[in-house]
Amino acid sequence: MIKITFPDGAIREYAAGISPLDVAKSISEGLARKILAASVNGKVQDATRPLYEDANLKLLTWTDDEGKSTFWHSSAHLMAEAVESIFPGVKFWVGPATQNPPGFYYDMDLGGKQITEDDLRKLETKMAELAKKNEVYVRKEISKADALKYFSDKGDEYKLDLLQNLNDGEITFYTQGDFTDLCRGPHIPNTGFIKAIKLTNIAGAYWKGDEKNKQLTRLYGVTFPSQKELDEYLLMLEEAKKRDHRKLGKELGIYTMNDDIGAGLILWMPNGTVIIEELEKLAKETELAGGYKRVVTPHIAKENLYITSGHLPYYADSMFPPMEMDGEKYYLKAMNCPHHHKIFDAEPKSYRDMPYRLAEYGTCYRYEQSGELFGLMRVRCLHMNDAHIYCTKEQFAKEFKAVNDMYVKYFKIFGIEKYVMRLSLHDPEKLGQKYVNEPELWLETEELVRNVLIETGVPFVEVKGEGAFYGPKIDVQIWSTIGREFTLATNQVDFAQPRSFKLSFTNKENEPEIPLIIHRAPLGTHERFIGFLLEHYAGKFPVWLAPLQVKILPISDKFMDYAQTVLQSLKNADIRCEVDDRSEKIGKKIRDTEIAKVPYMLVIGEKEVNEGKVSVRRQGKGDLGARNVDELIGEIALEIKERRSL
RNA sequence: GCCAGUGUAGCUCAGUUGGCCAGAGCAGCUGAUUUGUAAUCAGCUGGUCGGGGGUUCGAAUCCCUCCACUGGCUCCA
Repeated sequence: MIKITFPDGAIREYAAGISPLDVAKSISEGLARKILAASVNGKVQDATRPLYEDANLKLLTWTDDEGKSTFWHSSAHLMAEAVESIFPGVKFWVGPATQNPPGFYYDMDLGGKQITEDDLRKLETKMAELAKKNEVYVRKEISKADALKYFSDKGDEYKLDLLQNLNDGEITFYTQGDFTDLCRGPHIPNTGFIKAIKLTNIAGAYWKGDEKNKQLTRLYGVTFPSQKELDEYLLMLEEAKKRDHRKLGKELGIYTMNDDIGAGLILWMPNGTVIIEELEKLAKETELAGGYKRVVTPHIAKENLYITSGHLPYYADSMFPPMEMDGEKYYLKAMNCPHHHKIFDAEPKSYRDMPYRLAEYGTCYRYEQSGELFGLMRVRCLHMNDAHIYCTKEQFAKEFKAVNDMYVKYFKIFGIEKYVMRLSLHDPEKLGQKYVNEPELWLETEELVRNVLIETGVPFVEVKGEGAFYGPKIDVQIWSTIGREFTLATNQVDFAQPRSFKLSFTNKENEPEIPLIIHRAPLGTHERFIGFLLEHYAGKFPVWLAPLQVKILPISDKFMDYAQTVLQSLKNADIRCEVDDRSEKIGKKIRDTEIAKVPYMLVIGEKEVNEGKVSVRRQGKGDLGARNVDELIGEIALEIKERRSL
């Protein structure tokens, strides 16, 4: 007999050799029908695999993340079985479950055959057919020699490659129906659990993620234990599309793009420009209070600048090609830092000048690959909320902390809650190649940065090998509404450029000393930040950011004079407002204004004129009743001044 | 850049076994209407069917090519 401990602490005894699935059956048949896998002493395995020793057992169902990923991974095998039946001779690479987007994919070599959308529909049908057969996923332990033989006979170089890193005792095959795959598992008990199938996408994917390698075909899909859940998922996708910044940006007249201008180059329309100006106002106020000085620098510079900065040798591909003039090469700037360094260096600095903080809404141009461009999130001309802080080693921690606090302050204003701070560190093996060869400085500053994060008290993850070439950094990661991850803001340490630009200040001992630099962009770029805000607010901007803050809706043009008086009072209070002077019915005016997501609507009819009031309607909230005009203006003005979120 | 898909009016879309001057709704304009909390009515304007080339008696529709966009891959200082 063995003792099984359940998550709630209950202990039951079973005969050795019982499977988690049988354990579930002993509790209830209903539960057993839902079991996808089992967590045994914290390790996920097949629910059908027998237990021979005492164990902590958690039965995994669809409501568990591990249950879902087992389900999806098994679905990948089911898809592979269907693919093999329709495309004999196909070779498979790997087929994992994915979190984002939910589902799975399988990478495969179709031997030059092309696969079409129609094929996806055929594969779905085939998968559904196979699923109905309740094919059991059979696990088999196999020796390396046998496994090697199996795949050499098959001529499958991909699985042979995977086997290279595996040894006897850790190799298992899984077979369901006619499909056998090298796989560590675990899998769901049988294919019958998979009730709803949607193959979503065909894509190319480089083998092992290296663009020098052959490109494999990747099929994406998602499956569910019921049709209802698939329908809900598809509905959710539809809803997400409605708050896609590309759709909202067009509908609300925020930005546009044009073939004659160029890919990835944003034309900010009047509504978008209002938002930009409000963001800049916020940044300028905040930076002034933080002791920053503002500067303005040109969009281009000569080649030598970027050789000094170290950017050109490594990143020439992502810069626009140079313009030649009088035998000199000029580049569009891809970053502002070198320009700021030259300002720092323009006058001798002493320790009394430090920290020296330069801020600019700098315009940068980056030649992003055409396939990478994405609405406002990934563009070729961007405006960074950039600043560089030149400081002494002693001042560094305090300055870095102040920057971090600024991030947190901003995120509070915008109500940004779903983000992750990512501490990006160097990879010691790549010192001197990808990273400046200063092992001690790396460790020292990484430690300082880590401490600042701990002190700020925000959640963060550490990633080795993601640092900038000149120092560690903190990135703020956010997700677009369709689930793509982006760096919204960044805060970087730089101990390379001060040296390459020979920057120095005179310290108290009258010796020249090299400063440290902090690069920071808490609001990222106009482009990405506004793209993010559009999705974050679903286009319903808080009043302080709304391009049009108040729309006055007279019920008929008899009340137009009064409407103009109210308009003038609002304008006097610096509130962005307009009168709807069309000869439309009030219902139509309200509808149009609601769709335009204008926060305040002031309805004016005979009653309001007589009482010297306006009827207030808040976007999305409906009629709020009549109000005294001056009082209301005072409230709106305060709401704007405080940059209130709701 | 690579794999796959898409491109018809300002917007959303219809129009493919190749065949009358390419359609609708919304938006816009004009007129009527003077309206009480999410669409008043009528008329009109608007398209080199992404660009270029080809096949054909004939192309939005078939083929080639370029461009842009979309979903991935790679990349993201």
